[in-house]
Amino acid sequence: MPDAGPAPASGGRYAGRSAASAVATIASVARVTLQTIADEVGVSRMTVSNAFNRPDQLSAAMRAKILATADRLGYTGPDPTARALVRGSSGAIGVLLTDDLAYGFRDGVATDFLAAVADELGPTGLSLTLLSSEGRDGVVPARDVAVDGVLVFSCSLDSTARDWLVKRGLPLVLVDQEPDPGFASVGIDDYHGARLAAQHLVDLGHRHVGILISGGSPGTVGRLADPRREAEGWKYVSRQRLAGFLDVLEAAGAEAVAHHVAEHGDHAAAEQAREILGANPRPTALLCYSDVLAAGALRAAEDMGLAVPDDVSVVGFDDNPLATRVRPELTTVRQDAYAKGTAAARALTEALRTAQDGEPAEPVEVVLPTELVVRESSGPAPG
Amino acid sequence: MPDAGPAPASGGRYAGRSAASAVATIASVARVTLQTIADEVGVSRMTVSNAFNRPDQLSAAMRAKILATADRLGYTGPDPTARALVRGSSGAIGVLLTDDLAYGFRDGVATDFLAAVADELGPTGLSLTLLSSEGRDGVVPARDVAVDGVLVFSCSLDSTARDWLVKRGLPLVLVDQEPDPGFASVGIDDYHGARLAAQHLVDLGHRHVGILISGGSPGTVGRLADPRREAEGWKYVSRQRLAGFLDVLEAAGAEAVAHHVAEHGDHAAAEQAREILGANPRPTALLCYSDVLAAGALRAAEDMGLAVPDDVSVVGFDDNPLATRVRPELTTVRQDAYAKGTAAARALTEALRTAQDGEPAEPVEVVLPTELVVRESSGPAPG
DNA sequence: CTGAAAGCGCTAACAC
DNA sequence: GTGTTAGCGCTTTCAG
Repeated sequence: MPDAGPAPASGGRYAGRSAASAVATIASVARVTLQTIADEVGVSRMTVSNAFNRPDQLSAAMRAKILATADRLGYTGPDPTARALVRGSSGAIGVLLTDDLAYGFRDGVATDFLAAVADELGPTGLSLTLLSSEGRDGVVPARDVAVDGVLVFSCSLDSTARDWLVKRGLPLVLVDQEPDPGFASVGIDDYHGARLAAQHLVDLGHRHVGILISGGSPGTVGRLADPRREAEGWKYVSRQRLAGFLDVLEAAGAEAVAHHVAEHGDHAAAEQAREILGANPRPTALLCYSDVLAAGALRAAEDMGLAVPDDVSVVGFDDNPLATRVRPELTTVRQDAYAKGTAAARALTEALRTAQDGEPAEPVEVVLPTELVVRESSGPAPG
Repeated sequence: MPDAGPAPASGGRYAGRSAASAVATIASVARVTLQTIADEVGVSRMTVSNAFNRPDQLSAAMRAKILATADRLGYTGPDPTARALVRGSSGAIGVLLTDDLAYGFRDGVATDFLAAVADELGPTGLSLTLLSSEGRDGVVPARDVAVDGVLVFSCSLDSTARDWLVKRGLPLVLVDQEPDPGFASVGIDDYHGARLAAQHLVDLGHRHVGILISGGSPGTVGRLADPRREAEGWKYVSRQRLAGFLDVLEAAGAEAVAHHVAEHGDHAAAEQAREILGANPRPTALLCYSDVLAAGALRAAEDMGLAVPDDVSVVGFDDNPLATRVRPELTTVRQDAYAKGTAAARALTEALRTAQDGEPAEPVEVVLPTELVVRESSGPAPG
């Protein structure tokens, strides 16, 4: 009676379903669906659906009755997955990060960026799904998770994950990636910013500069024999920044010694910094790919008994919150990660809209400015 | 010919589908599905599915041919949504945050917690979906987004969002919430930690202490006439910490003046701190619900020309990374947000497993310890 | 205002 | 090995 009794209107098909369902969910209450409510109230499944999605399509009384029944039976409303299947959209947008998901919560630049994305997305009702670029256990998030569009934020060089996203034909926004005519892209003027940093050192009289960079092939560690050549396959941002450093240094006739840091962390950076600073003659300044690496350089200098900036100048990049937490405070190149996030989120919602409307629409290409911020870690070349 | 030609095996049903599909996706290429590949290769849809999911269920040659065709036609593999529907799981777990999603990227405690969750989830291949507790535009993430389980991390008092999750019957882990026998819960020993903080001040001779707290009803601002009573409807953590403060203070015969801060931010906290410190006689110490509020208190003291800790002591809670960034560094109660995240993620994956197996399994209840960390912001009561 | 039909794209089960 | 049957839970026509 609890199930079969009050459902005279349901066809054999649905009766069959109920039975199957009851068998399928052993030991648990048979799942409540639109049909359950429909059977109970004695209307069609469609009317129940309308009660939830189109209040104006049925009488207020009918709707109230349906909603009450739904509530009594513990029905929470249309199943998100089923709805997503038929509607063709999931209500979530993805952010493709590195294989280390937690990076998005640890790095100051990433959190600023993501906070902006979250702020921008909130009002739209879209949720944010973090995708790691490398899924184990056979599942590849970029291929197997339902999202309506993705912000490709930071991914490894050989980004299989990114390739999957492209193949899936999802609306994409490339953030800090090599611009691709097919997609919207948002980034900062890395090349110019790098030039500013290098020029700053040149202006201070430095003619022998060490460069600490990461973002190259995973295998690479230590001094680069021919930085320009080796950088060819690197991450876009790394290539841009390196090029900016080198162009200015070379034009000024300064000697540049570039070391590649295996992973983007202060620990690894300190190690390379020690190598660079151990040379004779010692470079008078260190130009770093990021503030994170610069923080490592600072530690190395301290360990070696070198005063910053008196013995050696250190310049970072990003103006990570970290930059003002270390001592001395870092001279760096400022980027507005929050603005980048806002722009990226907007570009994606825009892409989502045009994808839905079928309009082709030229993808935007945003390049945010960078700016030199002189603090305490840089000074005139010694001697 | 491109579609109808090489598909003699497909029944009328599928021919019909193709046509409908072609009409549906106006101006865009008809979507490639399992059926498209099946028609092209001349096998059944099921065989194609097996090629992707069960390599051992078909000949290597057949599989290779299918995969090649799929690749040629730009098929990326089974649609995540359709697969989720039929499998009953989406591959993503949710985190319910406040209505301000970005909070998860801004607050030090939240980022530590989430980083741990991300670290723990990575290897499982599950993705992380951030759910805001308040969705506008008619969509309620907690009700409308497909997830397999949720970490209820931080939600407003009247959490409708949380109620939806419960109704949906999703596996849940309550973090920093009032433990509920039906769900696993993870939290810290807030009450004990609060006692430690209060006792520290009592031991230093303070007998007139201001309390800065948040987490009560949104309307409440300013001094609380009867803190214990008013706190009855508050957030669990706030209630616990307040109780700890009060119990110790009262037992020591100290006078306590509690002010409620409208929102959890240093700005609002500074305002209340100014009020408390403007009283005559002035409290000799401030006990704060969090380091964020304590940072506000520090600013207020500075603005009023009061020296910390000489004129007034300030004690925080959480040992937020922020605690050592302010001057003077905060005496606080340390909690291990990362450990909390790890425990929560484990509890959820465990809950997911038992939910799937149908085993009832007693939900865990984890309470992590707290510890007093004495730094520079607390000292002997003046006078 | 309500309902019947037709599928969204896929997979578990079982038959051949 | 491969195909058939029978749906997962829902919404979009389009009739009444």
